[in-house]
This record gives sequence, C-alpha cells and structure tokens, in this order.
Amino acid sequence: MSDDRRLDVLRAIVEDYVVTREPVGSRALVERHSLGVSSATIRNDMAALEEGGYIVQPHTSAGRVPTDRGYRLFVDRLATVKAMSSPEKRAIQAFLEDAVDLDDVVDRAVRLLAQLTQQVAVVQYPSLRRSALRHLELVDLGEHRLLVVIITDTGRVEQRTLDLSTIAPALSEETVALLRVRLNVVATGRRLSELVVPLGELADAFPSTDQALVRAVVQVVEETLTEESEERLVLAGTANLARTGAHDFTHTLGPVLEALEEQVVLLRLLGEMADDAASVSVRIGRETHHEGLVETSFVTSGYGGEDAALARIGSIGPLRMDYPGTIASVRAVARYLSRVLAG
Amino acid sequence: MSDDRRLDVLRAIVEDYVVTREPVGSRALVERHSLGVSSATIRNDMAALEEGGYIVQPHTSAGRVPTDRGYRLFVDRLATVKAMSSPEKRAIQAFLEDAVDLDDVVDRAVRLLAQLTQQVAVVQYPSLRRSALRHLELVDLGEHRLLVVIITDTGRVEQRTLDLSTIAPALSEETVALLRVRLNVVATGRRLSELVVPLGELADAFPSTDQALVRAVVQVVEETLTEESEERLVLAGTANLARTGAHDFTHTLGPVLEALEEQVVLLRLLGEMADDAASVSVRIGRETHHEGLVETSFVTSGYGGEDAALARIGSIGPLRMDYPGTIASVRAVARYLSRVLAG
DNA sequence: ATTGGCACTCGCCCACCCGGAGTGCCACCG
DNA sequence: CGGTGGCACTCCGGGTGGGCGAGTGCCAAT
Repeated sequence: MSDDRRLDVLRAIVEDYVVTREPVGSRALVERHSLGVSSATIRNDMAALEEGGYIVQPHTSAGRVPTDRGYRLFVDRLATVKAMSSPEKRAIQAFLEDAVDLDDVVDRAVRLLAQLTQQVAVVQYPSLRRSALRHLELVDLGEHRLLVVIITDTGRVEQRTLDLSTIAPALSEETVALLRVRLNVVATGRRLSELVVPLGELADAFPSTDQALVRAVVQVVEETLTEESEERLVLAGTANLARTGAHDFTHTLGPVLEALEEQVVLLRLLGEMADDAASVSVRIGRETHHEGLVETSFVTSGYGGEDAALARIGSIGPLRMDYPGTIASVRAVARYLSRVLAG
Repeated sequence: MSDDRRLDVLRAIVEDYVVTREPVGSRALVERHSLGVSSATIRNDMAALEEGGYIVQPHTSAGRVPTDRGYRLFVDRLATVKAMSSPEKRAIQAFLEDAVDLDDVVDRAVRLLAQLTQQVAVVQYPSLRRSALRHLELVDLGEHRLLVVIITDTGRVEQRTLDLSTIAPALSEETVALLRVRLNVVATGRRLSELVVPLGELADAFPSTDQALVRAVVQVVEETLTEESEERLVLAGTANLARTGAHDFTHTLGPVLEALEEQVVLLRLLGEMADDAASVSVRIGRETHHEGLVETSFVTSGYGGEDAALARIGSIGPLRMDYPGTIASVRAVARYLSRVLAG
C-alpha cells in the first residue's frame, strides 16, 4: 500500500471539500481526480486516513470530512503554493502606495486583505517597542497639563496627556524646552530596548526642583512604549463571515464575533504566532486555544522588519478555507506593506 | 368605537411581540392585558389597525405583527419612558469617570451602551469643527516633513504630516517657531467657524519667502477641521446581533454587518438624525434609507454640547427591539458622556 | 358598540416512507 | 499482497399526508 497515494487522497478530499462544502465520497473522488485506482481502493485508503485521525465521517454512510489534523497535514506537506499574478501584485502595490499616512496604509491594507481572501482581515499596528523613535515632542497645554507626543520611524504617532498639578505646579517654559531638547538628543533614532537606561539617567542632569517632572515624563514615555506597544488592532470584512459561510459554523457565528471583538484574544494569538518559526503561520481550529474560534483558522504573517517583524497581519476564516490562496494573499499583502512602510 | 382603545391594543401588540417574537393573536392579548373587552372586540380593532397599516398578519389565520408604521406610532405616542434606577445611573457615571483620556472615554461609552442595550452601539468622536481649539503644535520631523498636531478642548488630538520638499526646501527653526506662536495666538479658544478668516489673513504678516509655507500649514489645519470633522466612529457589540436575534433577520445578518462596516452609511444617517428636532432621534426600518438596515432600527442622541451637540451616540438593533429601554439607555449614556467631557 | 358563537383557513408538527449515496467487507485476481 | 468488482447494509434527506390548534372573519343577538 502506497503512503504517497494516501496523501494524494487526503489532498483531494481537502480540495474537494473546500469547494463543495459537502462530505466527499470515494466515487466522487475517483471521478474528479485522476488517481488511477478504483473507488474500492480509495475506500481502503480512507479507512486508514480515518484511523490516523485525518478525516471523519459525519454519519455512517456519509462521505468524509477533514479533521483539524487533516488540514494541518495538508498545509504542512500537501498545499501547493499559489503564486499571485503580476497584475494582482501591481494592483496591491499601487493601492497601498496611494495611502497618505500610516492610518491610511493600515486601513487600506486591512480592507485589501479582507477583499482578497473574502474573510476577516486583521492588521496589528507597527509595534512601538520595536520601532525606532523619530521625535519626542512636549506641549504645555496649560492648566498643569503636559502633552507628550511620540513619533516613530514607521510614522506612528502616539500621544498622552500628563497631569502635573501635584508634581510641578509651576511649569516654566524654559524647563519644558530644555527637557524637550535633551529627550530628543537621548532618544532620537533609538529603540526602546536601547532606551531604558539612558532615559533613567536623564533626571540626574536636572536641578532637584525639576527632577519630579522629568521622572514623570520619562515614565509616561516608557509606559507608552511598553504597555501600549501591541495594543492597536484593525479589523475588516466581518460581513464576509456571514456572507460566504453562514453554514460553516454549527450554531451561529455569535461566538466568533465575540472573539473578534475581544481584541485581547487576537493579540495573544498574534503574539504566540510571532514565535512560530516560519514567516507565515497558520493556526487551525483548536490550535487557536479559544472556544469561540474552534471552527476557524487563522493565517498570519509578520511584516515591517528584516530580522524581527514589527507587527502581524492576518486573515481569519472557516476551517474549510482556501489555505493556499489565503496564505498567498496574506504573504503578498505583508510583503508590500513592509515595502511601503520602509519607503 | 374608541380610538383610545385601539391605541392601547397597538401598544399591547408591540409590547407582546417584542417579548415573544411571535405574531400575537386576539385571545392572547385579552389574557395578558386587562383591556376590559372580549377577544371579538379586539379582533375588530385589529382589523381597523391593519386597515390603517399599523399591523399585518404574516399569513391568513396567524396573529398580527407591527409594521414600521406601527412601531413609529408606538415610539411617537405610546411608549412610556423607563427611568433608569439610581444605582444604574451611578454605575454609568462611575464607569465613564474612570477613563484616562478621550479614546478611553469613547471606548468605555460604546462598550457600556452595547452592554446596556444588548445591541450594537455606535459612538461618533466629538466633532472637530464644533470644538474649540486648545492648542496647535508644529514639529519639524526633518526630511522636509512637518507634523501638525491639533488639540481640542474635548481632548481630541489629531495629527497630519505635511511634505514641504516642493514648498519650502529650507525650513528654518525660527520660521517654524514664529508660525507656531502666531497660529496659537490666532486660533486658541476659537471654533472653526470663527477661524477661517483670521487664518486666511495670517500669511500676509510673513515675508514673501515664507508665505507658501504658511499657506500650506493653514490649509492642512482647515482641511483637518472640515473634511475629517465627522469621520471617526467606534462600534461595539456586533456579536449581540448574532446572539440575541439571529432569527430577527429574514436571510442572514450579512447585509447588516456590511452596512455597519460601511461607516459612510452610518455617518450619513447620524448627520440626518442630527437635524431631527428632539434630542433623541429614532429611525425605524426603511426610514434608515439603506437596504441593509431595513430590518433594523437606530436610536441616537446628541451629546457634548448645550446648544448644538458635538457628536452623536446611538444603538442599532432589530425592528422589534425594546424601544423605551433603548431610548432610556442611549439618553443616559449621552448625558453622562457629556458630563464627563465637560468636567 | 360589544359579544358569544361558529365555520373556516392555514401553518406547524409528526410520523412515515422511499431513494440514493456511501460504506465495509469479502472473494477473487494479477 | 495490493487492487478490484460486487453486494448487503446503513442512514440522511426530502417528500407526503394527516391531525391539531391557534387565529380569523362574520353574524346574529344584546
């Protein structure tokens, strides 16, 4: 008995099931794929695949459906990558290049990916922690309030206001100006990891009356760069869930929508997937480790950095999604997104 | 025949239907409400109400269901306002007051409203156009790029970057500083409507070499205050659509989700509703003028201004929603949101 | 105007049945 | 020993038909 053929059979089952959304039987398989053997042989192979946990039959006397494990084997060893056509590539690039600022780039990327995959797209904002700082700005708002603006080399702008009424009741224009200059000297062009120590030493250079102020500002900068670092997510295409695959979810898609609204869940998942070795990472069904997502798969890719990615972009769809196509789309958008951000 | 009783009947039908989600018949009505007449009489009234277009029966020999028109009459003349309990009020206020900045306030408000109504909540960011300016900041980013930061008295911060390479290749520190001071003198504490003329005159006070720069900056400020003025929307609770009322929508909830993703649609609607006289405005079914929303109703209220509202907050749910409850929740959250923003 | 009564209409539910797709197994073959 | 044709069996899905019950409209009586 040939192991190769069994894998061919699994591949055929996945491919057919993705298209028809119906359990696929042995006869249909030999008709639609040139496997060179009879349906009886396929039946034997199917029994073996079921034994191995790669497929199941919903009821006796029904065709087979891939399991999570079956999909996993499919994406790991069987999927043939689809290349994007040149016109598609050009369209993606052109669409992203037209963006006017970071918000616009992210917005365009997420809509584009939702459109390409006909699923739900997710884009994580470029990490502040891994970005380099371009500029720090302090603005005295009056009423003892100081605005801290942080600008990164990816174009991301983050702001925080700081209430100084208990710390520095009298805020002198000169102190602010001096602090602004020194902060920028220390911080510009560096990443957070290279920043903690120098920032900590900064306060020592100021007169004792101002040290509380300096420490407060430094603390806000550090907090913003760490706490909020992975926080922002943008979604698009939730309507695709209802449109294409209302029946892909056994009950309703309520739990899925809930999971998507809980950004914490997605952020944790994205974090886990960043640790995966490959550039494109796939989580199938239970591998998402979240109740609401057991009937979905999540394909993500890092973007924005040569060595370690700045953040991730991904697509969420039903278990029976077009894995090769989704992987190709996610990879392509990630690639061009990186290019646009670098340029 | 008493017109009053007919209205009572309509009210009873709406109230029952909202709870049971099933067509309500004459017998059930007299049992559950003390109308003091027999079911036969109710049947006559129902026939008249159907004649008037307020109710319909899905099939012959079924109970009656309110029409859009029936709901409209209900909210206009029949709904008895539910007062929020004091503990509820206190909880709302406390929850909103804990917010740390504008983004947080808006985020909390939208989640809170989604939770209270068990529907989809929408919050529009405070209008830039109607806000007063607190501060304008210019930051030289190098590489011929200038960052313009606009801060309003509601705490909203908006930023734009400006490419000056074609306008002012050599950007002097002094020019920027001078422009910053003058911009703030002119703009601080004013609203856009009071701002267009003075901003336009600003360039005249600069040497001719800098006028192009000044005009570019002024233009960006004006664009940001107008174009983007109503742009930002935040949603929450889309999962509630699937949870509570999967069967409230004849086909799927796909079209509804699509409409919600098209923020343009919601923005137009919010704009229209701002023109409505009352503080709380209700759109029922077709009144939304959007195909995807024909099976939903939209309850909104302005917030944040004594005379003209800064922006709107609202809740979207199925046609058969609890109108009095939703109206009460929307009004309450709007009120406390206004209070928090003003304080 | 209101009411009790009554004939009538349908939608819903359930039970039943049949066809067809698909399986597992077995005996047979190269 | 793997592959194949054949066959009995299972069981889902869909279609049919009948009874029930909720609800209506109408009418004659009060």
